[in-house]
Amino acid sequence: MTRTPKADAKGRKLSNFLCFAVYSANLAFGRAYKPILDAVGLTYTQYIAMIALSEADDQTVSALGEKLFLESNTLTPILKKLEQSGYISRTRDPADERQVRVSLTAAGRRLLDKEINASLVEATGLGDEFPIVQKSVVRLRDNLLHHTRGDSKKG
Amino acid sequence: MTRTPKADAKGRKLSNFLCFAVYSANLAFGRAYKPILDAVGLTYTQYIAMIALSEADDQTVSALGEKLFLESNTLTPILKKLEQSGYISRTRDPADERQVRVSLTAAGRRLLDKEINASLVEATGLGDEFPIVQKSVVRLRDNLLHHTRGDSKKG
DNA sequence: TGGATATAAATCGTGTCCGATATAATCGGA
DNA sequence: TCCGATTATATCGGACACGATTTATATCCA
Repeated sequence: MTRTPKADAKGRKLSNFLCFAVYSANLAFGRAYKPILDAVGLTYTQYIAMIALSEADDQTVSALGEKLFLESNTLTPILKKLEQSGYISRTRDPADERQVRVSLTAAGRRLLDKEINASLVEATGLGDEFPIVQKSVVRLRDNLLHHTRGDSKKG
Repeated sequence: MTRTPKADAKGRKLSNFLCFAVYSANLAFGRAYKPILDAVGLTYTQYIAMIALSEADDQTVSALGEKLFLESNTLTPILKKLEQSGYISRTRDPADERQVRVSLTAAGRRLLDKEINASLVEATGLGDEFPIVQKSVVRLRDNLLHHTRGDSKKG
């Protein structure tokens, strides 16, 4: 009758939580990429930041942050490291000295050209499902962000 | 002819990367849970650890780590904090002093009974798709882990 | 013009992740 | 029994993630 205090796991088992599924899938991605990225001296986050940088030159830290869902507090140290490694350049915008413009260097672009990513697509084991899962996860993320922010941001 | 050095983004746009979708969905989950968890004084990881603990009493750190895909280096500080907060108990196993047995306290169990989780399911905006996405992401994770570890662990 | 306000990065402290290592307890074999 | 492996946690250092604050620049407007 009254629920037993312990074993009322019901829909609450760890394996049933979508949040946990995403949490652990993210850990799994990091570990799958690690041996590949170690070889070129990048961390997982640094790699993702470089992909975002490959989309356009002279992006501001904020613009990059919008793509990555990160802010300057997280991005600044990452970008400084990528600069030290010689993969990106950081310069204050002469027209507005508050902003920092970030671009890939030739070395950075060469590194991305290695098609690091391709080797991991098959490791997902998703096959034809791949694009569907991807769309679902993106939608999931956007719904969560929308729910969290109360759509305070533009559009 | 030869690919243009820059704008050959092709399938390489950030939004096309499944790894980025999962990475950012995980961030989004953390942010969506934050206001709820702040109210009870838990971090996202601590909450997930407590869910795992709710499945059984007297689990070892290793057993918990297998469920969470984490090891003692990450778990120990988290469990110590949960102990300080009064939500779990940690005791050395008298039969094998190497092991630490971890359990929820009454306070910890009460906290989980609040059905914190339910309020976020709708925020995913996935509807009927929810269980399908979940299964896909779990499969994705397991495939990645399997690929990474080279199935060194017991079957 | 000049001071209040706004904006862009950077800094700081706390809490994960994770590889490498340390500590401690147990087990195995001669 | 005793010493070398093995196992279970714990510790340490580096790198994120993020709220809160700071610094520097730009803008607004009386």
